[in-house]
Amino acid sequence: MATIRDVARMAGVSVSTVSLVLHQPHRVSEPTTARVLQAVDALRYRPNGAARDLRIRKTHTIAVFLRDLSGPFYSELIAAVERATSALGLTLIVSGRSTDHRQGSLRLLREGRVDGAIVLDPEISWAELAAYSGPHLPVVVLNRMLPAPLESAYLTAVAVDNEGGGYLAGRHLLERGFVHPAFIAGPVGSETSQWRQQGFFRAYEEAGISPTRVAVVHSDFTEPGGIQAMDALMARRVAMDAVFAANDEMALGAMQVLTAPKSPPVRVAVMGFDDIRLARYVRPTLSTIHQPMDELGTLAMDLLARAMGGETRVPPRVLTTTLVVRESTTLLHPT
Amino acid sequence: MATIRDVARMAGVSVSTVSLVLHQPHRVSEPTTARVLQAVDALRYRPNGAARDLRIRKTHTIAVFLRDLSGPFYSELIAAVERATSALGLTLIVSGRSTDHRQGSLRLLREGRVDGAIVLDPEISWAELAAYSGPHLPVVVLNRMLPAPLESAYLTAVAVDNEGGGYLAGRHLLERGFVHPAFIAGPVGSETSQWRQQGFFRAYEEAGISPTRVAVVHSDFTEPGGIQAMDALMARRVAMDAVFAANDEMALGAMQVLTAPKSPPVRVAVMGFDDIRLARYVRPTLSTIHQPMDELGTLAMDLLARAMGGETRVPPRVLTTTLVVRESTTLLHPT
DNA sequence: GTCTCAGGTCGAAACGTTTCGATTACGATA
DNA sequence: TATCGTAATCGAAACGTTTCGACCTGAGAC
Repeated sequence: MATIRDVARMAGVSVSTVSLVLHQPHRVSEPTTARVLQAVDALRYRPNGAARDLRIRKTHTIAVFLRDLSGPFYSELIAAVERATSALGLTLIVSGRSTDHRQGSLRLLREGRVDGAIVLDPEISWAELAAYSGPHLPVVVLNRMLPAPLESAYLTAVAVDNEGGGYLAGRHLLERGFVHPAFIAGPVGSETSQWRQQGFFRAYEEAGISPTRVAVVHSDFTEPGGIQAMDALMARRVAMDAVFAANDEMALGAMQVLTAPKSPPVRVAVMGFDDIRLARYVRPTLSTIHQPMDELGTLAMDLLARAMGGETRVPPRVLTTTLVVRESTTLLHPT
Repeated sequence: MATIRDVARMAGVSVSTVSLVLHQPHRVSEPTTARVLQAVDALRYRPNGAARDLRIRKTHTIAVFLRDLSGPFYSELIAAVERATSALGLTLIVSGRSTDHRQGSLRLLREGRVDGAIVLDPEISWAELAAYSGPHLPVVVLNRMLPAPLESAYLTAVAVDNEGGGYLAGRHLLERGFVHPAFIAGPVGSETSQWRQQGFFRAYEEAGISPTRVAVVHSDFTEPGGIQAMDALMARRVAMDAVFAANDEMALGAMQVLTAPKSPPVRVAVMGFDDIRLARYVRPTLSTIHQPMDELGTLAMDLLARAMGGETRVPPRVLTTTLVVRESTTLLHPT
């Protein structure tokens, strides 16, 4: 690989002149510029990125941390982030964490390989994030609400109003006359799931129905998990006329067991959360709470860009959800 | 940020010793090691990635180039690549190409920011790839067949047997008695689509049915595109009893117009290609040709790793597809 | 008592840029 | 003619590592 020095030698100028030609063309005379450019061409010179990063102390790269790239929710979100990133001319590193776990993935932050990060992995703690973020390394957390008294000025968040979304779901089921709901929650510690549950319960409480009478079963946000959870509810012979799942994937699973030919002919409404693309295709189509994924991704990148531009204490943002009524809470599994 | 020099000063040793402690611990005495480690800890020292890359001339990073991260096919594929990558402890840069177009995306290769690349973008030409790949920068092309006489020793490919898949689709439709198929192709230049078409036609030719009698309409591999294509076929009043689309997304679109309430009650079988997740959920469920996406992704990363390890002329690989029969070629749209 | 040798440590060069301040040449100004 | 300003170019330092060869020290071999 040709270096800038080779170019300089070939063009008969100093290294600094070559660099000037490349970055501040107006500062060097016409003929010299021509000679240099010609040499660049002849030698196929390409500036070395690492060297520049080292000198400049900027990478123009951001990282996205996620648990797993698969799953429609995350993949739709990350697609939006990718679009925003490349629109800004930045490079995007995606880091799952199959093997490495903690150590390995935040390495990118530690080694200063990125100028900023977007965090989608729900298992990376706020403490860790606060520790790693800093004046030259802002972080925005996507899909989680920033705990109010968080001290770092370089950490912010964008999320959806999960509590409000849960409430919307509850109201809708109530309006349709479903008074014995069950709730399929996410993993026990999941903030997201807890907020959705809280909003959901609030709706029922307002209607005079005690949440303590709502059956709750925990699962893992996946479709097979939803199947298991629904099976468990059935096995417990819970009396219910509707089930609200903390995300669409689990709702899909639940619906599968409800519409399975062998299952008893109960009529149970199903409601999800996220509005992934699948929700429109499955039969019956799935009523759900819509998250503006595109906007979430774009906004996250937007906040990050501002923080990277030096702005400090960028305020977190909360987007609102909307109710999407489809067949699963209307027609009751017409198969 | 603390540098290695700060650590050295604090521990009262030379810079080189610190580096030794970090990388070849056995070469330095017990007590010194302890002092150094303690300083590392106290100063929160983290080695700077760019500096190391510069010195070492390795980045442990690979790039994936794609047209667009959205779309289930690519996102499933890239999820597999991501898993394989992080299992190997490498970092993954994904680069779509919204704005930059050519110039911008291959920048990663030019600037030596990656040690290897996987190319998913069908619009990057072989010539370009051959030009950029090299002894220290192997490239594997995913989802395209390597043209036989390609000269670069650092370029290889993994793809699925598209011709064979198309043939499978044709055979299946024939066995079911569909003798008037139409074909919804990809964009005019698409290699992939051409292979699938060729295999499909071969099956019909073998059965004594001339492909010239098969209606072909081009589209763009998207669902809306499929809708348009199907509309066009209907408008042309093509006599057909089956339609084979070059990918599942377009098949989904086609099926939508066929099952639309307002459409005339024709009975047309639909067959896709890819076996994306949606194919199992849509009603009627979509018969299709299965691509082993997971294996494709893993294998691509595998070949790349071998090439990065110095192996030259890694032979390209072709995986086989399998037929997946579902409702769309069996029951004919029972609403 | 000298010679070897190995273990432990160090200094300095190198990786390829960017950028700051200095130097030169030369026409314009007083 | 002496002075100044400006445009063009350059040299050298700095970014933070890794690594090679050299150096020192003390212990064991003869």
